[in-house]
Amino acid sequence: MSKLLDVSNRTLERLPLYCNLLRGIAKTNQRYISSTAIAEEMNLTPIQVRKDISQTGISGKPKVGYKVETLLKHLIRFLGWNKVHQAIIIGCGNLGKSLIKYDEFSRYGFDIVAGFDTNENIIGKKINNKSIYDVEQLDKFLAKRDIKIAIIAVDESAAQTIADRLVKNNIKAIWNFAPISLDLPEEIVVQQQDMSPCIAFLTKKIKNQKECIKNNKEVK
Amino acid sequence: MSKLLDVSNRTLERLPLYCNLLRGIAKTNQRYISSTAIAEEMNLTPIQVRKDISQTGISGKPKVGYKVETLLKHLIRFLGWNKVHQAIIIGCGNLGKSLIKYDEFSRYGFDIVAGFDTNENIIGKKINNKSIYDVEQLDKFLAKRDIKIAIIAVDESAAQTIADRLVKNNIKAIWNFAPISLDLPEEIVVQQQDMSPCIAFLTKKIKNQKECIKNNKEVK
DNA sequence: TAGATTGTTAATCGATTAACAATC
DNA sequence: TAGATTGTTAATCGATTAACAATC
Repeated sequence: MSKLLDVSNRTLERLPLYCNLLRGIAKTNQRYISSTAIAEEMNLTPIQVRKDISQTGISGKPKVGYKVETLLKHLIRFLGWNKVHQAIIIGCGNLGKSLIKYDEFSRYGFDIVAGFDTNENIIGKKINNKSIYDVEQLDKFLAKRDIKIAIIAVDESAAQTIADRLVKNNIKAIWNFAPISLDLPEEIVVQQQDMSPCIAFLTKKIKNQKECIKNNKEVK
Repeated sequence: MSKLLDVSNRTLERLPLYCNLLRGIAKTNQRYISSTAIAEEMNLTPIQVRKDISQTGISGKPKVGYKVETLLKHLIRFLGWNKVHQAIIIGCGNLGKSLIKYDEFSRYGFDIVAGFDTNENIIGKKINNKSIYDVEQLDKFLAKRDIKIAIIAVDESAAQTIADRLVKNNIKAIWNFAPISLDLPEEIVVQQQDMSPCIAFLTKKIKNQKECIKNNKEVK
């Protein structure tokens, strides 16, 4: 029986970023990398890198570091990216369409197999070779397959209703792009994809810089 | 001289989410809201909500709560969203195009004024009424205007080069959609927009659930 | 062997939560 | 006035960093 390794949330956030870096390193012919080198590339401390990696249950070699290919494969397996996770997407407007078109999801063991919408102009069409169905067919579609992940890319006014319906149809994880906090049973995994915190960082920091300059001038 | 209020990073992340909620509440005719009500909607504790809000320098009324409209306006001003921040975007492919088309940025005091690309098929065209220029014209364009924010939506192989060039041209904040960690002077504000941590959460939690079920069966 | 790097245990730091006084 | 809610100070929790022993 394999032991269930688990890591802290902050570590889990960083693991994919290590993967990104390692993928790049693997392309050069460098075979080993030290925690110091990883840390430098990613603006972290070497200790944090070692701790993160050791939490996933793999060891490096003192003096040598980590074998790039082994570490990358290990992290990918740890994250579950070695298996394909089929997902559906609800809402195929501007945002939804661009997600359906995004081909790099395969890197993350992620595959959007179908889209759903209410807009008759796109129902029945294909985007990036994925069929777009009427939302009415959602329940029927899910009943036939073992799909655990859904992406919500509908308007915020429709998001909660759709989410409830997804859960009723056995969806276990939701990636929500609508700027609204969903109210769902605790066992459902929800990831909120909201751009506003990012924008807040940018605008607030810019504002601080400006005020800093202004205040200095006034002090003089 | 106005005092420069600053908040912790985690608080800064949550402030936009309060705005999202308050915008919705403001549309109903509810005039006051308590920290308890906000907390419930957002799955936070009331204490955290009060602490976050008080850090921004506004007070509620005991027994009554916060005046919805006042609080919303205050947070918007605090984040700098009452002023328009002009931004440019480099890379107008699948992702870049969808950002240029995204009209809700105005909520966040954010305005993409122009796009840049190397693809001759789109240079000179307009997307959502914004002109797309040749990257060659980037330096000239920025020299003429007071633009502080840039969005990088180019391939990861080109991201660092573009970032260096933006900084040389007086850009102070970068929103990076390329899955690579940029190496830039410390005073430049960088926000990494990476979907992989979100996907990692979903895939890892799903994997844990599956292994949990499997282990239980084996134990029996 | 000497030097470099890993991995773990303990100390520190920052953020969240609890307790409670202040106030309408 | 009594009750409800805010806002602050202190305690707790979780994550990061430091110190150092283990190892190739």
